[in-house]
Amino acid sequence: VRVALDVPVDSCFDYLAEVDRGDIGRRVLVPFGKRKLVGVILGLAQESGVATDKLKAAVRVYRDTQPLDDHILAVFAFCRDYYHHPIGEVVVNALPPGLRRAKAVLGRGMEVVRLTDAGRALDVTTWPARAVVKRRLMVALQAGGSMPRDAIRALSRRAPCLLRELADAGLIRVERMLAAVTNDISDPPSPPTLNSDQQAAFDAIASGLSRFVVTLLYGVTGSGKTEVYLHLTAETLARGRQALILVPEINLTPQLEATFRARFPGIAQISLHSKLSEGERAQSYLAAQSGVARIVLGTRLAVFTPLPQLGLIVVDEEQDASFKQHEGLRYSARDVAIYRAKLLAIPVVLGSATPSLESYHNARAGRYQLAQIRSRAVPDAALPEVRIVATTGNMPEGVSPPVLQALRERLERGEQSLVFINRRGYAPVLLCGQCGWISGCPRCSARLTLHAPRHRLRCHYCGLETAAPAACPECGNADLRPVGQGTQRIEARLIREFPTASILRVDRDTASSKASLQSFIDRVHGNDVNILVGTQILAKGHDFPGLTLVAVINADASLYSSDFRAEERLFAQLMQVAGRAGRAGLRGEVLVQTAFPRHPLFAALKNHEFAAFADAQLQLRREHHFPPYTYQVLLRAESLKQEAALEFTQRASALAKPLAKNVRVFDPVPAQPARIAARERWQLLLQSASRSHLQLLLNTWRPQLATLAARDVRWAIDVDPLEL
DNA sequence: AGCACGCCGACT
DNA sequence: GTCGGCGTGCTC
Repeated sequence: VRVALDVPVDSCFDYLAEVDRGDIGRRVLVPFGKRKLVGVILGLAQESGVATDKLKAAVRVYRDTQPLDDHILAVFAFCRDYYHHPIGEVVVNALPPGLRRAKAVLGRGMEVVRLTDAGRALDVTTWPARAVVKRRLMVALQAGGSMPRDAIRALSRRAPCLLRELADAGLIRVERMLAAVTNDISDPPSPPTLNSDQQAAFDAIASGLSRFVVTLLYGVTGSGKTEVYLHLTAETLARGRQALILVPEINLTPQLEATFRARFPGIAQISLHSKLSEGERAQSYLAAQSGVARIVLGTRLAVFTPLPQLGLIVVDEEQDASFKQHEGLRYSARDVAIYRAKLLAIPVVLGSATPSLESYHNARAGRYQLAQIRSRAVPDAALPEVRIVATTGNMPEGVSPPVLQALRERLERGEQSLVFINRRGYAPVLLCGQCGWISGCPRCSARLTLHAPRHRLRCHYCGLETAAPAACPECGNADLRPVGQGTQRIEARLIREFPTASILRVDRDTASSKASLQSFIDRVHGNDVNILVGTQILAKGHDFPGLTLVAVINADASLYSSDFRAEERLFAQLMQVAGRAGRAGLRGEVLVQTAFPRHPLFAALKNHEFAAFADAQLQLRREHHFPPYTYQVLLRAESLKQEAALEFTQRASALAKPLAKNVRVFDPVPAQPARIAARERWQLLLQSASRSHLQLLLNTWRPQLATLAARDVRWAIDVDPLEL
């Protein structure tokens, strides 16, 4: 067997095992040096390039779960070739952690047991520790599928794959058991009718359910894209297919989960994201792989879920950077989703109010189908009015008089406000007004952020935390000034201004867990809160019906950034946060404080003109040969040694230059920030108008880099990098 | 990656 | 004569 193992080596490893073709895609336990590793069988062979006496025998082949199918294996091969990443790391990291270890963790106390019935043997995953469940299972098998109702319900919720395994073996009839569960649930609600734009979008996508079509579903926040997803999912389910819905963040799954569960009661639905317990994640994964789960919601990692009857993929908020992984296999879940859809000849829907310029460009060029929802779904919910507020000297703690005035009006009317500032902490830096000392991180080339509660300095890159000094460490001056604004400072300012108002701060420091964010959101819905102060954690997905004002404190940081995507991101973020204002009959207002009120980005924002903004940006991108008009690959290198990372990128550049056909090889530059946790970071950009030429170069270049053998340098290739 | 080996200097 | 620092090379 040719086995993919989680080691940074490009090839597979050969082992002896008694297998047949049906075992391709199965997990195996193999001896590897001194260790035993779980790998995946990618192929069978009669002979090996490795000497026969060096071949070892596999310890065991896991036949308790279904093998990975050809389709998902092809997706892995794509990731290996396109992202130039070792196959073993691709394959094994696509497995849920519970299935990566020798002793599979399938749930609390779960393990594989062998059941026998009339001469047939079947390995199933169950709770052997729970004698009751096991006994009920045996009873069920003997009685031809009749089980106590509560046991069925417990099984269908906690181990749907077990039901399917039993059914596949012909030991029970799963339909009957599921029916017993679904009978308890009221009839599905009749879905709301789509408005004409939604209907047109639905028709355009639903007419090609057995073709590969990428549809860019473009509609402002609140225009009802989710309703289109729901209708498409219903259509997909009706055809006996599974639907995969990808969202950018874990925070967004509970809300979407509830929406889908309410619309499709009795339909097995699972969620996949990194915050699930190991057992839950393995269970959900297996439920999807076995075909029991019909709807799969998840973050980027869910794009690798094996789905035997996949019929639809939705990528919601497709422009969101969270779809790109920034370590290990640096994949874009959106792009992998598109590749999967292409392989399967199924539709993929990219939803966004502010599409990425890549997707927008593809839609304009006719490569993607464009479906647009022009109006908000609720008829009288007009788009919010956007006002640009020029910042002046008269702004204590960075909040301008017009913003205070607008907040006061909302308080008087009993409406809610959101003050958006994308910086946590009290102030981004502490400064000595006498000698110019600033609070810098000793391990990073970054500033330490002041956090108010215990007067601490924290590095947001390496996590270092120290007590803030009482006086300047350089000159002894006791008058240290916090410079700039963070959520804590704005919160403090607003408490002073509006002492009787209920003010709630929501950022990563206050809403660290999923549960606490949800409790905050519940409080907002309960109208318990007058003013929300928060970072982008609040900008996404959540509907706050009583919210009529959004104030953006500082939008300038990324306006004149060196990153060519900074403006695109800022615009998307402002549109997104603006979309929180005004729903259901209450016109919303958005105030944006800026030192550059004449910047064209704000004119586009004011008029809600994504297309105008995008067209102007695309024009600039074309002139400067930036994506989407070119493709990029970034070589990143870091080392504890000052010179080593630079030298590696220099030698890599020298190797690339003779290989470069239609590819531009830039000079190495320091990454931003240049040092994190004492590691010096350098990077080298390759760029080409031709994706295939770039790939061609990588095919020969990357193996050369591997032999450049700089032991003290950690390096990685990032194909289609999002941040430079 | 993770592990062993081997080379070297520093100590009982 | 042994312990342990890390540079090098292999894992089927």
